[in-house]
Amino acid sequence: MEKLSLSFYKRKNVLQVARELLGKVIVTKWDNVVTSARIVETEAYAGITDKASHAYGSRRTNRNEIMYAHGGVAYVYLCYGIHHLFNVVTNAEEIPHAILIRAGEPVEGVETMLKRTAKKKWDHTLTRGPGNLSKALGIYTHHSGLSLNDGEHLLIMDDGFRYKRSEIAASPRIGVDYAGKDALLPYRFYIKGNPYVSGKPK
DNA sequence: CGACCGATCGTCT
DNA sequence: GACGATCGGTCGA
Repeated sequence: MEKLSLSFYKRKNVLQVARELLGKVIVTKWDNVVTSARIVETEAYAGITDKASHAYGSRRTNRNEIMYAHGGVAYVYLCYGIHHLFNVVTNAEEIPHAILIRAGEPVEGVETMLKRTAKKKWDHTLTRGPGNLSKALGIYTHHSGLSLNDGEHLLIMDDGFRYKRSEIAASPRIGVDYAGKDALLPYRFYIKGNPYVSGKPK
C-alpha cells in the first residue's frame, strides 16, 4: 500500500493515466475520519484541444486555474449548483489535462459514507457517479488545489490490486453532448459489469 | 423500461 | 441572465 508518486501524475498521456487509475484507491481523511474507495470509472479531459474540457481553447478562469498546475493536484468544481466533481490534474505545468473520477467501490468507512450521503442502506448507488462519489468521500470545492502527493488528507493509493486488461472497457464520455465531434471520443474507461459504474449497463 | 423534470448556485457572457 | 463533466424522483406505456 503506497501512495502514487508525482511522476505517475506528471506523465503526458492522459488516456493512459486514466486507464491506470482504475483499481487505485482514493483515500480521504478529514478530522481523522478515513473513507476510501477503489476507482472503477474515469474520464480523460485532454486539455486545450478538447471541446469537452473546461480548458478548451486555453480558457483560463478562476474556476479552472488549477488545471494549469503540474500533475498530482485535485481539481474540484461545482456542477449544477449541487454536485462537487473530483478531478485529478495530470501532465506538466501549463498543460491543463485532467481526469474526472466518476465512480468507485467503497473500501473503508461505509458507515461514514452512509451518514454523509444520508442513505440508509449500502447499495451500488453509494459511490456511483461523480456527484455521489465525492459526497461519500466528503470532497468539496474548497479542496480544489490540494496535492494528492503531500499530506494525509486526500491521497490515491496503489495497494497492488490490478484489474485485467479484459475487464476494462472504453466508451464516449457522459454528459458532454455540447462538445460536438469530441463528444464521440472514447475517453471514458470503466470496469465491465461493475455495479458501481454509472450510466446504462451495456 | 424511457422520458422528463426540479433542485440549486457559481461561473461566465 | 443562462446554463451546466448530475441525481433521484415521477409519470406513462
